[in-house]
Amino acid sequence: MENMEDKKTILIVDDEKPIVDILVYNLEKEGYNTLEANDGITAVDIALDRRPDLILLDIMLPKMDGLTVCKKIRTSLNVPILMLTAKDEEIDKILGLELGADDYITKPFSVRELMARIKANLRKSEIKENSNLDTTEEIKNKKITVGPLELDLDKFEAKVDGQAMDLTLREFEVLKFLASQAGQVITREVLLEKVWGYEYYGDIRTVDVTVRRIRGKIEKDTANPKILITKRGVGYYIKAN
Amino acid sequence: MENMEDKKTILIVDDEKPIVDILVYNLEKEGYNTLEANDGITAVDIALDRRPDLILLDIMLPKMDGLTVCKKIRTSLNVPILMLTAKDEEIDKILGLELGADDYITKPFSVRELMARIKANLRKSEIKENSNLDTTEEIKNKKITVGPLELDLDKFEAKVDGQAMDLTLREFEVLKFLASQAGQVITREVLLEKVWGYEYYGDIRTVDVTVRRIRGKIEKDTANPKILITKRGVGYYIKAN
DNA sequence: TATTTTTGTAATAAATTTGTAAAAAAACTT
DNA sequence: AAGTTTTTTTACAAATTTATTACAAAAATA
Repeated sequence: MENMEDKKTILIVDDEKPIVDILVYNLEKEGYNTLEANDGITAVDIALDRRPDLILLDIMLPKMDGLTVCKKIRTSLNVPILMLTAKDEEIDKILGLELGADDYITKPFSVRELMARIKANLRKSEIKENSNLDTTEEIKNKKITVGPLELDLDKFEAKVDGQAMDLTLREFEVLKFLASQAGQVITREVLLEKVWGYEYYGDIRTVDVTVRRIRGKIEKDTANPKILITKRGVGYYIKAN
Repeated sequence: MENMEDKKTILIVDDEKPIVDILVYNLEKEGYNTLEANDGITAVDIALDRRPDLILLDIMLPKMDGLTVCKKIRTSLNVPILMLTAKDEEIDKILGLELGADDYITKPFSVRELMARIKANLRKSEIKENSNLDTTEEIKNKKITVGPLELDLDKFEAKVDGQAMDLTLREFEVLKFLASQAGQVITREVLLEKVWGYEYYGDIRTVDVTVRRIRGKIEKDTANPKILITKRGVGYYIKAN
């Protein structure tokens, strides 16, 4: 349906085929997409080209070692990198240079632990992206007010004439997007792209239904909307006061 | 609000340029200010002059070794010092010399691990400062009150409508974090990071279960919570009155 | 060390949200 | 006015998210 839970993509960089296979098998079982690279140069190429959500990177690699790969990727991408190091002895060899990685795990590792680490690292990078949810920022208490409509972006709450309405997340986001450019007519296409996301390929009428649901909550008379208005043949807009 | 978000400043003392670069990159990404020193003497100068909130100190340094730097700084500053050591053997030196480093970490280390240590040490020094204040001043008996909910942060006790509830530590901390920003929806990710900690690898649904347990204690009807509310698709929040 | 308590995990049930399709209504066109 | 297009409305099914429960592991306490 919707929220394709846009499957996260993980790039596996390792030259040992059996290990890659195990990783691919387990990651896909967990619902991730996977990409593979068998040497360092390919790894950098794929990383830059495909922009994976996380990279599993072995240190010992042909053509370009993992540390260099790590640094190269780091200069242009902010993706979490999880280093795979072979044995404790090898760590000493590489001594001190391993820093660019977000996390590392030594071989042999349990699949279970690796999955846990991957999840944790993905979570972390998500938090950073959605920094409007991150309470460490002091961007708190953001509000959008248009006429009788007031959106509290922290509480995900909408008020009409001071009265709080209980909107779902999807409804709230549509309303927020419209309200952020009140007065401006927004096409369904744009709404789909901005709220539902780029890779959404559902019916465009979905927007209508969502608008209907929002109206049912914020308008006194849904047949005569005063806040969220239809511009026939174009789209919808919030009436600026 | 307590989260003044005055950025913490971290002094990095290391003579290996690439390592410093990676550290700077990652620390700033995490929202810290950074200062750099490439040798021991400069390190002491900068430390005394700029008063950083934490110092990352490599042991092997030109001009004045890390151990001496540490002692020098310690004589006049109470800043947390996190030592970076190359090999395991050197740890003995640090511990043996008892020169007042707060923590040490051996190379190679993951960014994740380093950040966790830095955060932990900053927290500790903050607690120390606060508890100083608390005993010298009379600011004790800190409380958070939101509607019918009252949290006594000294006693780790929660009251609902005046009646004391017996919460476990974990439960209390979740409730405290939520209550400290009542009305604001907090994601599970943020809760995991703030309450469980930076290096926690567990399942995100753990939050749900903990919330369930809290509800079982503070809500009259867990199926219709009035205090700790779910914002579906986002997270949880404490209803501000 | 034994016992109790807390905490995390996993599996299942329940609740809610969301998308789709189809029919009805409204707004334009000719 | 009849036909066409677009939007609104409704109902339903599917998908997703959350709640609940039981159990096991870990931690704290006696």
